[in-house]
Amino acid sequence: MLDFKKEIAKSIANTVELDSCDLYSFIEVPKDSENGDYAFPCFKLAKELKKSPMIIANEIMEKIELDNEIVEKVEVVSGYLNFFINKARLAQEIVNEFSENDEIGKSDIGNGKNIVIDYSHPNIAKPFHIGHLRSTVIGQALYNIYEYLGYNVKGLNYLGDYGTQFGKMIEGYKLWGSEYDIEKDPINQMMDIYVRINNLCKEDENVLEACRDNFKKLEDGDSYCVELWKKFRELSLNEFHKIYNIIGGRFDSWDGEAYIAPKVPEVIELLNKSGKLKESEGAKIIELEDKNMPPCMIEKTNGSSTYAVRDLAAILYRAKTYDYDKSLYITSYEQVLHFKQVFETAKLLGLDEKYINGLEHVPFGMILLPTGKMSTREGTVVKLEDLLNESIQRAQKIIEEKNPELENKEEVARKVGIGAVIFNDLSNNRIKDEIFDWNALLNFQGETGPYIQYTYVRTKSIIEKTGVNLKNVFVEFLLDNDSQNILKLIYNFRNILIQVTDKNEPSILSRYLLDVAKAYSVFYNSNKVIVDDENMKNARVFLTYATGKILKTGANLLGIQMPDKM
RNA sequence: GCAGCAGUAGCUUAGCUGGAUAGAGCACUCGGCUACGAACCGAGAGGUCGGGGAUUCGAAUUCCUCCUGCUGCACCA
Repeated sequence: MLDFKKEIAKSIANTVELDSCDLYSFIEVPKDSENGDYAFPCFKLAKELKKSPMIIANEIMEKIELDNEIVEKVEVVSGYLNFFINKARLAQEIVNEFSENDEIGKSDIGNGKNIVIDYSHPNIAKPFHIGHLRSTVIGQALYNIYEYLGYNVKGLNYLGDYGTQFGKMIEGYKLWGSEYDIEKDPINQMMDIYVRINNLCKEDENVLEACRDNFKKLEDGDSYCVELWKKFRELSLNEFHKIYNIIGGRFDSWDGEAYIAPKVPEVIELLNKSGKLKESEGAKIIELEDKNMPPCMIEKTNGSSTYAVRDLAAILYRAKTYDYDKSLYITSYEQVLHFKQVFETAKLLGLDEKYINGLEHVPFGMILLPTGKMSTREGTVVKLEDLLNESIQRAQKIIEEKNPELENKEEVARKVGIGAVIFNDLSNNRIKDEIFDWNALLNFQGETGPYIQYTYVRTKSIIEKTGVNLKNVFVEFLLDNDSQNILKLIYNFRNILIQVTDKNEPSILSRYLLDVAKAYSVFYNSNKVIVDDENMKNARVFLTYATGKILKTGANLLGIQMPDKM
């Protein structure tokens, strides 16, 4: 598509002695469309040219030559040059785009670069609760969007299937296993054991020591421990698959910490070679004092591995296996220091610089209960399955009220209910904490997933009546404000996707989809699409079609399914 | 104590590498379905952008400082 901003930058460059690339970055989009579609603030040149912004603006205004087909008007307003693009041209660009490409906004800008995304990573033997939702949903959205932009993406589910917690589980099972029927209700039974053993550990230091011992035995391949661990893992995975079938989650690898653990000795050897590995209080550490960080612990006093060293081993493994250009870790911000330490220590592994520079932690805020933090150990978690079921039920109720004749009610309720939950989690800046509130979460009005789905359904039902004819779109019927607002947004779609990957921030896309839905709803409310004038109708049907396409493509990229009716 | 992140309307929040009158949604008040779907649209009310300094033509945005909250800081992951 034509880059209007670039054309404007070029025209300005011809009037002043400046590079058009610099000028390009100065051009902005005014908040108020009264001030044009693009604006150039001349203040930026005042110092360099030693003239007042007003004079510069007038001088540029006098000299500038613009293709009327691209920019139809320029105005000087208090030091700004305001550019009004040719409305018909904008519409035509979009018509062409939609008639040439079916997958709108798709590109190969990623150039086949390898991206690995480590996300979701639930812990075995613990319930999949609403705290795991964000990592899963953010990771999945990024996966989809990177892929859409031509990157070669791998989703890694780095399962928490290792560590002292399993020593605890094993100890708990040893003590009370006969009281439980794990196969029957795996997650709840395992959680029960976990809570119980943790309480015992708090009371009795010897039990905690026994748990640590169990983990050491597990690492050393003790058959009893390994068998038990395998059982916990398998039962948990079955549960997780159920959840992923509902909310999505694309994984190319399920290699968890246990898979990585055997590769730890290689890391220790490399760190030894670097000469930086030190003994401290019986444990092995890397000092990071010069980086203003506490030390990175590599090996515990009893010789077992740490989370950090396993992450280092994973880096080594992923560099070799995936040859990544970028490696993203989607976790809560509780782990920022951990990853800073690990990434710093990774420099000692002798890897190519590319692999070090590609490491990036993508932190997000936590979901808190009104009473504070959720804790599996305390048993104060809201299980994701419960939340989803509640949401689906709520959707079902609303369908009964509003559209009782609807076919496939269950399927639609699933899409709407789950869409609401996913969208809610992706609609705000990821770093913000979220206080869990059933009512806020299950609200289906306003800035929500169902609003986007509803708007899509409206476009869909018009298209169903009229069909689309992409060949005969007369853009002169799309010059009004309501239509232009939509077209400008659609024009931005590709740019929005790029912004998402620049910042690893899916909410940019969520917010954008709200804008699109809103713009279309405004149009819809004051304009009839199906009118007698055949040409006007075709043009408006096109606008409707294009809006629907953007909404569906965008929502799908976020991992949200769209119903055709609701 | 040290470090990081956050503080925008009653609540939830947007605001791109500084730009023109700080945008939304929820809730509240009022208005709009004999027009293609009212899960919608419009209007109203609601703001010392945590406080104070600094930088400059110009700051919610950058810097400093203080306040508040959250998180992390060695054998959890």
